[in-house]
Amino acid sequence: MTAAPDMAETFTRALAIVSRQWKRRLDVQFRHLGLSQARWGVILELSRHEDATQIELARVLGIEGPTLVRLLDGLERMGFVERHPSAEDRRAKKLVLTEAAMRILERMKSIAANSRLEVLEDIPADDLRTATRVLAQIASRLEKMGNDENG
Amino acid sequence: MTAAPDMAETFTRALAIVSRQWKRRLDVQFRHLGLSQARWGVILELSRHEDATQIELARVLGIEGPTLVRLLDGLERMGFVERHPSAEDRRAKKLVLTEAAMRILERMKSIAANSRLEVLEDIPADDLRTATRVLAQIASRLEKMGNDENG
DNA sequence: GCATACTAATTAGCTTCCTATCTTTTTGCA
DNA sequence: TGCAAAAAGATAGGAAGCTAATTAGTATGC
Repeated sequence: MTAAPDMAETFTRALAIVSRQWKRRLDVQFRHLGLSQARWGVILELSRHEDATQIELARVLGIEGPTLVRLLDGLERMGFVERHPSAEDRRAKKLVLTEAAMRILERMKSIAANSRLEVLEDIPADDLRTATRVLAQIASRLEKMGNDENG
Repeated sequence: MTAAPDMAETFTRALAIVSRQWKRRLDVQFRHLGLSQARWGVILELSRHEDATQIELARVLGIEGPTLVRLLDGLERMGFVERHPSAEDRRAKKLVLTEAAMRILERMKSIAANSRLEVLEDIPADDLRTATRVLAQIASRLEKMGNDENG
């Protein structure tokens, strides 16, 4: 009956598949450093928000507290991150990158940048801008809806 | 130095966050039926490809065989799916939806459609079309790269 | 000033994704 | 024809996400 494709459904399916496949590819590309896409994200954001607490970092990453706890456990074991007690609030921990992490930060950045480049190179800049704007709009809508808590 | 934002990085971050948050929202919306976003996807595609084998269905869904095995285990336990031996190939199973699944299929479809509607309603149709095209391009590029196996 | 409510981090346990490996069956080719 | 390679499904085990509940500390309100 409907020859017209349901754009919204096509969009959501493509979204799910692309995000899974890309994550998978990044996991492979970070593997030789003993890292993964998720752990790399933690290190990157920590390099931009030195001394953040776990809650703050989780918020930036868009993940929940307990998810970050496990990622940090792994990174701490690998010697890339340390949890220091906070002076102002004894419940909280200040997160810091170690020297070891700093040393390989640039290498990690270039792996991530290369991955983006090779996957996105054929996408026209205008289209990418539009797609990014659409995703940002959806993200803020989902966040608002999540806070309103009626879904 | 670069006042211009790195569009590629912004895109990939938004992609990851949106797909996670949306999945989470759908999981909530399907919960009262005892389902999840992942299980719903299996039922939907199965309704479109009756008698598919597991490998065929996994390919359509963009997931790996073992992931589908567990999803089917759950759906079979719930009485929504049955695995029938294939006449042509004794290794393979033909998947079929049960009457119970058929009965709530329309309800599930409308939950999914409503979810898309409420999240996407403010997005201009043209932008959504562009974003969908971009995602489809990326998906096919990732698939090609995955097959070439060098990355 | 103390009880109550909130907040930071953790733990426990579930789901959904993955890879690697195994078993059974089919296919292909020498 | 028969044997090696490939393919379908399952199993085992790990990673990364989630919620719910626990513990410890901070803030609030009467």
